[in-house]
Amino acid sequence: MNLRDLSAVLGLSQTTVSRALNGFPEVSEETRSRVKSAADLHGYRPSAAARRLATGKSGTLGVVFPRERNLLGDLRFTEFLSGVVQQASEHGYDITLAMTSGTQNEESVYRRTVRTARVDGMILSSPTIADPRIDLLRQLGMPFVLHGRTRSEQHFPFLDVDNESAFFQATKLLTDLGHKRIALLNGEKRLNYANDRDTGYHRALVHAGLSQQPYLVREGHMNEDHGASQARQLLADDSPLKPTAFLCSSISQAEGVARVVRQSGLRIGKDISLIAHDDRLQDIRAETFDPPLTATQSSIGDAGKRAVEILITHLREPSAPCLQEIWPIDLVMRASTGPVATKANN
Amino acid sequence: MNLRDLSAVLGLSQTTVSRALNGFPEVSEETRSRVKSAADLHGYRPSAAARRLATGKSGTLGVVFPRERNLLGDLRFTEFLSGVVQQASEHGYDITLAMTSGTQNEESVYRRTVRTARVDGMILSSPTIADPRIDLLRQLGMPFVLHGRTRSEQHFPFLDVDNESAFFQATKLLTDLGHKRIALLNGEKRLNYANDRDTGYHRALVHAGLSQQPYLVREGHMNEDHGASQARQLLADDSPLKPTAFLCSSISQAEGVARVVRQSGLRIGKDISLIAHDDRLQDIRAETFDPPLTATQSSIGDAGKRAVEILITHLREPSAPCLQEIWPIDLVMRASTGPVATKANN
DNA sequence: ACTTTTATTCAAAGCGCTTTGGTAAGTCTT
DNA sequence: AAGACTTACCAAAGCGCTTTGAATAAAAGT
Repeated sequence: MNLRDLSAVLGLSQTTVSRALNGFPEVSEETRSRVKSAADLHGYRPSAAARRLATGKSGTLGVVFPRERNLLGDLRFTEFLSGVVQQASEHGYDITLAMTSGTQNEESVYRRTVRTARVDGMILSSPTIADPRIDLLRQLGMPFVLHGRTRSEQHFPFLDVDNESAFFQATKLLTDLGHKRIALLNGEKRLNYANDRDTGYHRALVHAGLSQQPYLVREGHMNEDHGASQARQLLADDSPLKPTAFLCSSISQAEGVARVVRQSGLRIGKDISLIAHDDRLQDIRAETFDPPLTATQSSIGDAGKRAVEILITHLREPSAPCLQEIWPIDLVMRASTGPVATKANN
Repeated sequence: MNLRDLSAVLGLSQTTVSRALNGFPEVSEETRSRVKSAADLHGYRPSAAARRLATGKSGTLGVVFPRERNLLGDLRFTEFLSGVVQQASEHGYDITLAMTSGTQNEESVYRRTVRTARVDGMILSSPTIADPRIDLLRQLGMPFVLHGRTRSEQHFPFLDVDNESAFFQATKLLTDLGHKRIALLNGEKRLNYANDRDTGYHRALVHAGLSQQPYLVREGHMNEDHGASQARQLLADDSPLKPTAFLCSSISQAEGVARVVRQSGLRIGKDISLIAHDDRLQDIRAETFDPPLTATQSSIGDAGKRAVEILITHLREPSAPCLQEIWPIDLVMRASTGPVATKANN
């Protein structure tokens, strides 16, 4: 049952039926309701392919990710993606996943995807400080929304959280508690959010007059292993200046740190303070950490949902000013932080 | 640059250019190469939408998952999906993710997806014992491949691993080591693979003459929490018959078990034996478990890749007999299993 | 030399929708 | 009552591809 059949049944033209169904004003309400009921009586569904061809819109949003960094194995990314898919389906959009395969470079995948007009817009995440994809997509005329920011001027829609301020506050909380040697276990600093966190951390150290402290920043994959191995090094017996507090970019890292701390016979929240960034993942919760974890928190799933909305808004009115949002991050105090341990109360 | 433009440039008909590009035999080799070089000189890319409309094929495979079970938060599923995406892109197919949103039921999402012909085929995973989606899709005429099996007759393509045999062997390994009280921490038994594992486990117990043992099977979400909480109950001081071995459906569960075992002052591989199923996830490895974990192993990512191949084969020749594969599972012995502890060697 | 094959190429008809540029009737103006 | 709007509808032209059914030219068969 296609449009022609349906209009034949109704004794109307395809034009009128199409307009009735798509909510155009120049159709009488009586006709519209007649059309609508006939449509679902006969189970009419417009062909996506035909509509795409006619309108040039695909009703699909794309997410491209590189194979080497297997983002699908990363719970932060999948939680984001989950929000994206959910919200997109709410608005009648499909999500297609494309992977930059090993053989072809990332750029060619973007080019191909854009050329073949498979998607109306793209969702990018985890930008580097000066991400080349931005210029590429812009130059190709493909609308997009970025989850995160870049350094350069930004005349495009994006959504980010205020990482710098969050890590400033978290660090300040620790310095206020008297900590002087605070380790930062961060993600890779070429990624903008990691860089922002680093900046916030350093700003707080300067603010507390601690800028001359030993360099206690470690970057890497934000997983349990990284947390554990870095903590092991930093807390080693022969380590010159052991940190009294750890600031982690993910709860997974914090888990690694906690494991090592316990193995060393130290107590979290007493001997060692611990703060992590909490992306509100379903299975990795700051609240049920042992002890409950002080955290900077922001739902990455909600960010995924909002990113879709921003993109769709932009698609509907490309000339309107871009939506750009920076969300504040809450700092939630729990039991994993405490005043720096002194000999007296140790 | 579309087909018409390109053929105008070449002084050929659209027909010939189309055929040259698509590898039809009735085009001279000379013309074909002329066409091809002109095509990529001008950066010609066929419009996916037009091709879809003309052929009725979309070049897209669909994966639908329910929202309540957030499969995207499940590393086993995402690893599978990662294989799917990878292989699909290798074959020039896109993957679209659809989510059954809370408001509409799952069935209507399948119906809608099928009706609007957005995808050429679907990939289903984690079937229940008698999964209703199978009949629905079949009735709607939508080709699909199933990752897993169902109980009823199976005239459709599927790919599964031999869960029953794997858990039979794993259980037998434990009984051969003298274990009599073996706990099984399984997934939800309404899921077919969990059921198969249960069957294998029981068969091995019967085989060892242990069928009258206390009931030590626990189902639930296959995560660390579940492993820990069940182990805590089973190993509680007042527990009548503490197990001497645990068989887990996932390494995450095994991690939970290991944590509790250590807290109880027991040693894994000595006091308590531990085996888990290893899906070969990137970040959760049996080899680096402490101690290295005896495991039944099978790459769920490879399964994703193969599932795509099976589906594509089926799409190309729908009338050919369905590809149906059941992969054997390796049992890899490591240090987490040992003879049952007796008073003597304890 | 004349039909039959074979090898190439082409014109044109869709695929099912949206959208442009109407028409015809009814409703206001003045 | 003549023109100017409105309202409600329609015919037909695409969108860019694939595919059917011929046509043409060259090669082969008789």
